[in-house]
Amino acid sequence: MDLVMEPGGRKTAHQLVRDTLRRAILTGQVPGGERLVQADIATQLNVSTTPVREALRDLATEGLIRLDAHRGAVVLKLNQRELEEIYRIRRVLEPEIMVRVVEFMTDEQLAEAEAIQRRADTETDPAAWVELNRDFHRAFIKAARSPRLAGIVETLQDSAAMYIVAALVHGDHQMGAANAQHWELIEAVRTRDVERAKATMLDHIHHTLDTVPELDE
Amino acid sequence: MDLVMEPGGRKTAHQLVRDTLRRAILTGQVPGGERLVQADIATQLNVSTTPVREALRDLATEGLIRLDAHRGAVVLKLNQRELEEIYRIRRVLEPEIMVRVVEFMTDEQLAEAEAIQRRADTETDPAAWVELNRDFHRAFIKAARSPRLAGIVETLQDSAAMYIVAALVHGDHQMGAANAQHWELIEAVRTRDVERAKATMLDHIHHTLDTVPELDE
DNA sequence: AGATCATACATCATGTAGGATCTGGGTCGA
DNA sequence: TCGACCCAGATCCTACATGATGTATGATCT
Repeated sequence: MDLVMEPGGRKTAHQLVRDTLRRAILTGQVPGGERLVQADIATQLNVSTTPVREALRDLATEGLIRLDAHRGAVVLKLNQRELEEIYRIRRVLEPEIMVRVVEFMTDEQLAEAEAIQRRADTETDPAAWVELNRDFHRAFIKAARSPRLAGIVETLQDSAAMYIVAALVHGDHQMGAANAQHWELIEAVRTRDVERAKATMLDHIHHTLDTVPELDE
Repeated sequence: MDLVMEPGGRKTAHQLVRDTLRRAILTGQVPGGERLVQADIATQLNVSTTPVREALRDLATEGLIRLDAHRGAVVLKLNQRELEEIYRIRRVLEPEIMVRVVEFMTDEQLAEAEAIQRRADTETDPAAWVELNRDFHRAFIKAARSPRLAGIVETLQDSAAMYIVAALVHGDHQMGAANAQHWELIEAVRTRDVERAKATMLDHIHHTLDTVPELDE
């Protein structure tokens, strides 16, 4: 989803801010509802406010924060209804993705997904696991060769990720079940079984939504 | 209309730039492939470069332009494959939307959509018609009460709009057929006929894709 | 007195101007 | 022909100025 990337691995200031903030938000380091003050972030990361503003604008379009004119940025806190909306959309899009994954995913890409999942199997830290989970799904999505669809689903996943971390910390969500479903996905793709891949993904989505607790406002 | 509005109806500079540029791109006033130079836009709209940069960043996440670090912005020119990807996604999402439209759309909202369509019926200028077309679809999408889904579909529609304008100008796409289908949509919603609404929308999407010519690179 | 409205101020987002840095292309030399 | 260097043009960033918003304080009305 990175629109901007430089060859030498050098980042511009606003990329640094954007990536740092996104990671902080997705791992739950910055909780939902928290206010993001431009000047504070700027001094903390040793940059000026302008790149911070651009980074905030990016995160706003990604749906991670809310940005009101003259009023500043707030980290979004999803409620149950919004989480359900995200999963309602994913329920429609992800099977469509799996059709193409089964068709296009190369053995190398599959091996890469397996490698990620092997690390996820032994990971116990919730924040780290969520990142591996994100990487795993991205490996699949990338294989679908549908960049716009990929961008949409990745954005939805990120928005939900904030919620998942909270659920993991509260101990209500089981990483084990998700790991098992991931392996089933891998198996379905390896055998090029479209129906099984779609069904497994649907199951995975439903399961995740079901095990996430209703967080109070 | 929107209850949320800047006090005094005033827009911030970057909103002005964003809306102006978007309109210019969607109406084909700024053709695909064109380079957007920050300083030029700034002087043209009597603002500084900073709000221009923010506006460009917005349009980049919306998928209307490409923004490379240190290299500037270019208006995207879709090829046939990308257009088909957009319609592949819309084919899946829009029926889902219609289910909710039929369920939630109020009579006032329906009347508003009709008013827009009445104006579209007599519009002959392609660029103006495309804007009315956009407004019409937005009136429906808004009624689905699913803000994220709405944002996704609106973005997809905008990306495709550039293409549609080109098609209209080339005379290959018939506005009349689209107008007729719009009225059928209105009728389907008025009678709360979910299946007909979904089918009509699917038809509408396919028809649009079919009548858009293959543009060469 | 209690509530409502107006005013003043602190805080922070927004906009401007100008300098630092990068890119792409052209020139020179081998 | 090819590579290294250099320069123009544009992006990116900083520092400062401006402007909007929310809050606290005090005035006015019921």
